[in-house]
Amino acid sequence: MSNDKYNHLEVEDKIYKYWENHKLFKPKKNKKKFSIVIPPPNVTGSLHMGHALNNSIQDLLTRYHRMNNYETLWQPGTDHAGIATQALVEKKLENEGINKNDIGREEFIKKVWEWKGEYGDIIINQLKKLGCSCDWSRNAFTMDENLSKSVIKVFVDLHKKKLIYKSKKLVNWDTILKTAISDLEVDQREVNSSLYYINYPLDGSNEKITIATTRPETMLGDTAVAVNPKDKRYKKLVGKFVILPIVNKKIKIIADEYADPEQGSGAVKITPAHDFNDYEVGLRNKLEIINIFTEEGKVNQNAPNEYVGLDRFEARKKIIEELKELDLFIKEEKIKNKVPYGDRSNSIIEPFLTEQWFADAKKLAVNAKKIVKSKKTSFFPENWSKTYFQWMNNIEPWCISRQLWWGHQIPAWYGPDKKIFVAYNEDEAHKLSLKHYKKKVDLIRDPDVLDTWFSSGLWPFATLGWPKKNDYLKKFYPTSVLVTGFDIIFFWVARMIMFGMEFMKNEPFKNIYVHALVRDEKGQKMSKSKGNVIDPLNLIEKYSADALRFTLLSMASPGRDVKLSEDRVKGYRNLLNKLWNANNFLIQNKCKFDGVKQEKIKLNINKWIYSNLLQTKSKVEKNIKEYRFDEASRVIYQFVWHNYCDWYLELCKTILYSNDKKSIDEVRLVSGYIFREILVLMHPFIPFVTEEIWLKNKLDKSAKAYLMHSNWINGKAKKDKDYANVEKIIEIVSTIRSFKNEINVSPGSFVDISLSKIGKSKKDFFVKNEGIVKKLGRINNFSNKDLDKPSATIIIDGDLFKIYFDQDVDLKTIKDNLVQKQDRYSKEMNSINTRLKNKNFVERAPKHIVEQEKNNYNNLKNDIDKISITIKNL
RNA sequence: GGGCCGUUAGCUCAAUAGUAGAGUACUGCAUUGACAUUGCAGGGGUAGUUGGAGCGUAACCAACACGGCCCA
Repeated sequence: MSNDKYNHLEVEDKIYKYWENHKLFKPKKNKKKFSIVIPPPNVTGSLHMGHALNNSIQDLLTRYHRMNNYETLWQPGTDHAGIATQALVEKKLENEGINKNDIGREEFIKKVWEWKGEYGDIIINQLKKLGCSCDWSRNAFTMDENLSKSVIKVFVDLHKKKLIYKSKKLVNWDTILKTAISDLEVDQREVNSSLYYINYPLDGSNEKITIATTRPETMLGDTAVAVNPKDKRYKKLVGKFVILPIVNKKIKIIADEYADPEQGSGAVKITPAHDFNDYEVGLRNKLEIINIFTEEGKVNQNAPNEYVGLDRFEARKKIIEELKELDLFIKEEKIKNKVPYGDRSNSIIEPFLTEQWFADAKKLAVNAKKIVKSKKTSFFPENWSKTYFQWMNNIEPWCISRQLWWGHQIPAWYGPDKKIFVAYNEDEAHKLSLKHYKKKVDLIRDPDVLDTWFSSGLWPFATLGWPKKNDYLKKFYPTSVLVTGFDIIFFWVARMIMFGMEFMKNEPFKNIYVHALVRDEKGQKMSKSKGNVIDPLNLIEKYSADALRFTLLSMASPGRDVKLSEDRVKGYRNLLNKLWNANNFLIQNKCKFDGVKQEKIKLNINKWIYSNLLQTKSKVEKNIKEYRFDEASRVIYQFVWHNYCDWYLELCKTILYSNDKKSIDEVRLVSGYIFREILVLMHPFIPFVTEEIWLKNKLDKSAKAYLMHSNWINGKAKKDKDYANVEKIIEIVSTIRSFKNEINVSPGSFVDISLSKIGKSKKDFFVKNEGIVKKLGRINNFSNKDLDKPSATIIIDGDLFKIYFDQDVDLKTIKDNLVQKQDRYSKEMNSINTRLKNKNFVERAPKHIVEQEKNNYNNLKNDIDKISITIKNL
């Protein structure tokens, strides 16, 4: 008698330390290799559900391969998250009364490193809570020295190949962060807004042309009005001029396809410096480009005096007022439109003309597309390759420079005449400049840093030591699989493939497993503003990391979002307890955990469970290889709980509590051994509890047999007669139980059964399995004669059994029951019959299907006949 | 506007085209010997709609409806 409960709070931290102390996460030499690089979490981040799912999957894969003769590396690390980290440290300093501009760049970066030293491991420690078995001795950071070297090398090399260049272009400008950002970091949000109709007076006439715009403030930078060349209304105006109101400047009316006759008035103002489409129109028509904003988004000196210094949105109000005064304002129409927001700052992005560094993504994409097309890199589920190709086919130049301090400073130096020297370091830049100028000159380094994703793009080979040639790189590149969410296919996956193909001439990973988003139980995206965020650490505290992992894995069905509910986690917490108590049971019954040879097993229940274990193992293995973690966990759950605990251990009890010494010994050997293999099988799913039991049972043999290095069981499942007999026992017992339930007989009561209607060979079965069937079926005696007691008849596997009760039973219930059953069977039989009568079916369906249907038909017919006899006899 | 995905039990989701399943919730019952974080049993389904191919469909094809996501 024990009230023993599994308490994860006492176990998980202790077990993790045990793994770390024994250095079990380091790759162990072996022929086959398996490697994963972690999608580096943002160093400022903390563990959310997406991480939990992502890393549960990676840990499952890592542990599975580590246990099965692969030299296995799970390469961990974090990225430096340029914008997020800089913003965070800036804010922290501000709270201390320090402005970053006062202390200067160098000092500021020092402060960031200090911050990183203090808080940068938070997310790493959270990953440890989850049980991640990364090789932490190799923990990497994108700002580390060796990774920085890789970044510089890649930049210099790509620049040499003209795949990186500097150019003045319209970019997405964040006016809060005061930096350019890539188009991927821009979020187009649909908002309520207004379309303003404004008249521009024609030059030298009383006529006016009406334009419509959502951003009237940009008119200060207008350099044309465009109409569609096919638009008859405006044909005669093309080539004429309008007087730009407020600015009082002459601008031309041009014809350009961009103007849509259906939209607004059909005429649009063109502001090349502040709209991507207008910029194109400007280039096509050689228009002047006038920037009217500062980098903070305030009106600059290019505008009339009274507007200078106004914020973009104040300027809008003032413009509208002034236009109204001038009687040029026509109307405001409420519309919905998409407005670009910066995903970090949440501010409205301003198209802004600046000089930036760009990577020629189009050229880099060529090989990156090929490798996926050739299936040397494959997506799971395959469908995601479509998303990948769609983006790759429409790829734009990638703006890689950021106006920040925290990050990899661009290795470019400028001479006095702005001549650019890209070099590995300052010395080399000087050498280059000496060659160019033929004398020593002062050089100024480009102050900008690179996009964080630029360094993350090198992750799969830079973390393995590239550009130095070394063992790890040779062994583990290309990596086996990348596990990631679909939301960063563009940001990260695509870029790793581009860089991998360019610098390693080889794909960075063979497979890409794309998992879903974790949502709340109503299917809503978790977000702080909605307040529906479930904190994984909370669930770990409450239910254990094992339970959380198992839940996430079991819900990771391909192509579906994970809708997480706490009840599921609770349910899988119960599984841990089940395992725990099964172990208690085994120990109380002196079961042994050593190996057993399948051939030596004599008892049918032992053969049965052994075969079931082998079947389970192959199914789980197959599902893991196909990235079907949901199926894998379902199969394991079913086996452990229902086959092993519910049936097998119950069957074992009939022997353990008997006097049959020989059988007891075998049950002790097999039950313990199977359990041991269950621990091995489940370890990648629920590492903590399995390890705890392993150690508690001293299965590590003083650390010579680590669970983490135990191979999964091998062998072929045998389904012989003994196996079938156990299945039959289960069927008989289940049928008796449900029958009692149907006719309202207490399930605890004992019955007698007459075997008088059963053939000889089948009687042998009962003789052989008498003990088990009697005990689990709650049967007093088998008899060969009819007894003088209340009775009822059941049919199992085509045989009639008469059951005798000590209490009176309700004949009517029994009869109704049988009639109902007869009805159901008849219907089924009829539907099979129509199928069998259909010539097309018999001729065209596969033979075994037809056979199967014939069999079903005969069985049903037999059962119905027997039921009829029974009803008659009642 | 282009693309992708989804619609199966109250809920969350599975299932090579061959008698629709699981977990959970619900109902009834049980319990001295691993476990109430338990056991046994039960009810619950016109598979979004319509059409088509096929011996046969929840699954294939088409259209529509509804929901979600990505890109412009």
